[in-house]
Amino acid sequence: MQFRLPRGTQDILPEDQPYWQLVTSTAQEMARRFAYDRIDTPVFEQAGLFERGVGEGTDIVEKETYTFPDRSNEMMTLRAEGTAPVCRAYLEHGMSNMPQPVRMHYFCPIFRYERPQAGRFRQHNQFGVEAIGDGDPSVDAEVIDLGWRFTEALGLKGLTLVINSIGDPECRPKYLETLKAAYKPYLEKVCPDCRMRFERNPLRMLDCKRTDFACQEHIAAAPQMADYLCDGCADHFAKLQGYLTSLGIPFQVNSSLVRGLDYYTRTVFEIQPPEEGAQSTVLGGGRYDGLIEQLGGRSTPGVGFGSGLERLVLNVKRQSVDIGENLVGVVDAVVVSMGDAAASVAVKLASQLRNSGLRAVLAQPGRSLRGQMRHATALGARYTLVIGDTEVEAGTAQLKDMATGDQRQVPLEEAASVICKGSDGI
RNA sequence: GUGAGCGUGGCCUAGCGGUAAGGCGCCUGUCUGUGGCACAGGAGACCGAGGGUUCGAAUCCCUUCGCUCACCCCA
Repeated sequence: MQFRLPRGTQDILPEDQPYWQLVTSTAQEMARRFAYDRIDTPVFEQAGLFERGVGEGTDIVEKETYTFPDRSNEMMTLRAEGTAPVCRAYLEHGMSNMPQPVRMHYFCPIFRYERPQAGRFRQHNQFGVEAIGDGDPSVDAEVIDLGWRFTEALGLKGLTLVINSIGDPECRPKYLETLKAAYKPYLEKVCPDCRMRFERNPLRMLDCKRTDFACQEHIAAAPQMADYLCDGCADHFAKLQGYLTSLGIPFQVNSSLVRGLDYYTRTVFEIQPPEEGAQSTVLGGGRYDGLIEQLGGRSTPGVGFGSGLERLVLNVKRQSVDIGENLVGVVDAVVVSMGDAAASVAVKLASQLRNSGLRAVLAQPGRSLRGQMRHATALGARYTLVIGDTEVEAGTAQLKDMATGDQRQVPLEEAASVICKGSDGI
């Protein structure tokens, strides 16, 4: 084979489309109920947007972006993340003049140059929402509520909502200092990765899973962010938990929940499915009160999440969720013909059926009758319409119900309506 | 970027040193105007690629590419 799809990309084949349809239509319905209107942003942006927005020190920007100079040597980056572009659009279109917060949702492909593995791709699709312009914890709760109802509505069982507060620019630096101070004497005992994290991203040390070094005991003994939150952050987090409780959404507070993007402040959260597997997070997000300002706007709070559609599809399949009527490949009628005269009548009949809204296929006129009938069976046709010389003369077709084998002659112009009645099943 | 496993027709699988086998699927026929079953036949593979060992390699060795899984990190 000469051409293959690029590493980390995938074809979504017709047979998978019903699952995608379930996921996207459910997402759309949730966005509608919560009044999050749709926004689409370009597939690529000026490279600086992601550098400034996501953070230059993050893995995403440092080694995962698809960045290239265009023909006039401007650096462009394929969308590496959904939030920064939406914030850019918020600023660019003066949305601060709209009633706040501005609620938006999006469906878009995301590109990251990573080594692919189960549930991880170089191009994947996200459904995401953003509520920009309101810092109240009730908005955090609303966004989480939307995400929770969405995954729930997909029929997924055993989901876990994990939340945490990572503070703000006021209290986080102080906490990081104490955390590092606590680790400093023991750097030799901790794994090499944690030694790196100590410099690059200390919060990550709390998330280390290695047991072959002393990491775990230091995690247990480490100071907790919760104890260092400033009054504002502590109050925000407490209120959020109160709202979630009254919403009846079960959650776990996990102080080691850290996210890889620099812009998060205060609330961060993830929804995880029951299957273990390495890439388990199906939806993740948080608050980003500093992002808009970072992008050159006035200080504006925001919250949102992104959810990975292929991971959701994976879980829907794994849990054998009923995809209902979204079946592919059901054909209402196949038109079968014998002889040249019948062929042109058949071509016209198939067209008429389609114009009546039926899903109709014309069997290749050259094939044997037997072959055409087999083809109809293979396509799962509910009816066949057979036209031979006799039918051409009479202006009729033999209508056969493929399930029962019953067959009768119908005038050509009545064929569509007879099938429609039958297909309604009423 | 690091590590491990695997690469045989569209899909799945056998063969593991003597020049490719089976199943599914597709097409045709048995049934010159009727499918789902059965039977018969057909199309479709330079055995991922390159090099080496050998009289001879899909089978052994090396290299490379690709796929998969895991780490890092993320949806």
